[in-house]
Amino acid sequence: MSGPASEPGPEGAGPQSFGPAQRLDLAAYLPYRLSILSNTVSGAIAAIYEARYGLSVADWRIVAILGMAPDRPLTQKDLCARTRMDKVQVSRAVKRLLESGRIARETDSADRRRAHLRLTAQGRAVYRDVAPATLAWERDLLSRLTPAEAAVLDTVIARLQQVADEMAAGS
Amino acid sequence: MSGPASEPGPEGAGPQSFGPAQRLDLAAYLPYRLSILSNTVSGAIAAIYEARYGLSVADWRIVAILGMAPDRPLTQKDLCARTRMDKVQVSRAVKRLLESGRIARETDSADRRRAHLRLTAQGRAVYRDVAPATLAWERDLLSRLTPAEAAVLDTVIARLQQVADEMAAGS
DNA sequence: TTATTATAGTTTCATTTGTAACTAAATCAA
DNA sequence: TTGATTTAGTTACAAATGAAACTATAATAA
Repeated sequence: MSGPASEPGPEGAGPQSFGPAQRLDLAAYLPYRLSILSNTVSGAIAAIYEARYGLSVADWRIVAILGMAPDRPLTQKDLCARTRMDKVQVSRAVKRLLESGRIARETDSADRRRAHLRLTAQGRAVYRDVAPATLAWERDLLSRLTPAEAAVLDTVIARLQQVADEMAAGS
Repeated sequence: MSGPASEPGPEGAGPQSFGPAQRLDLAAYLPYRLSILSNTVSGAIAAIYEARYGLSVADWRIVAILGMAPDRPLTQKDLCARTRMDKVQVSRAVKRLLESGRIARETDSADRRRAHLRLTAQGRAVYRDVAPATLAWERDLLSRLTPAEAAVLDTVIARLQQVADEMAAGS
């Protein structure tokens, strides 16, 4: 085994050195960096709605989706699709939001398994406060990038997601 | 809905090209997209070491860090700093890895609160199998981007992380 | 009709996780 | 020295989570 790797330690036939192709530097590794970045950003945003209204990430996603189109009630299944959360997460977030009076539920008369959810006046007030704050945070973040950086960010994230989805699907 | 932002702002679509600034569209919202992307990528990678060795994300991070510099044993505190996990997460991962024989622990003779951790032969075997597989996945992902996309990715992630850290610190 | 299967959403239970309290060892202040 | 404080790491307990089982309703097939 040859390569630029440094000498083994002092312990005789000590621990292996790994060739360049196998060298994993976590700090430079894309999945790890994405995870740290996502956690940093999500944490900063979450601080806004957690501190002000005691909402979890899941709760806020539901409010955000319902707030986007306030005149069109959605079922929990709709919310699953739009938030990429599973039905149990959605069920629990909906329960919390019903209990705290931020959303209202009305059973579908044509199919009584389903129910339509919408923001209450209270829920809309939360949305009107939090949505601009989170958008302002995002704008602030993006404004600190150079124009060139900001310009490619959208494209690169979209491409990475597309490619990662393909690879996850086994392509 | 593929139409561009309705409010391009005074500078046109340049620095503000990342989605509409006035209304919250979760699907265009950077923190949400980062979260989905990170989960997709991490999930694909995790499938490799979970399926082969039953390792959790935390477990693998420990193995990856120890495998990077196999000749230099690290304390749990070192691992906290390098993995950005807290001491409880590290303690639990270390416990699992000790039980499964992937790492060994030796108390520091000069400071008996501390202990030095290193991969065992078994742990190194895991590292030598998984590290190349995860790097291959990363290379595969990056190879599907255009050269221009791949070129800016590193810079943009680093900048975003830097800026998000500044903002989280209250700057 | 009645039996079968599918769908929307909930509940249960075991596991995981986060926070805080804790132990043990080292350091500091007097 | 001795008592207080800090540090490395663990443990205990409550809350969050995920997977599977479950309820209720609707759709389909015989």
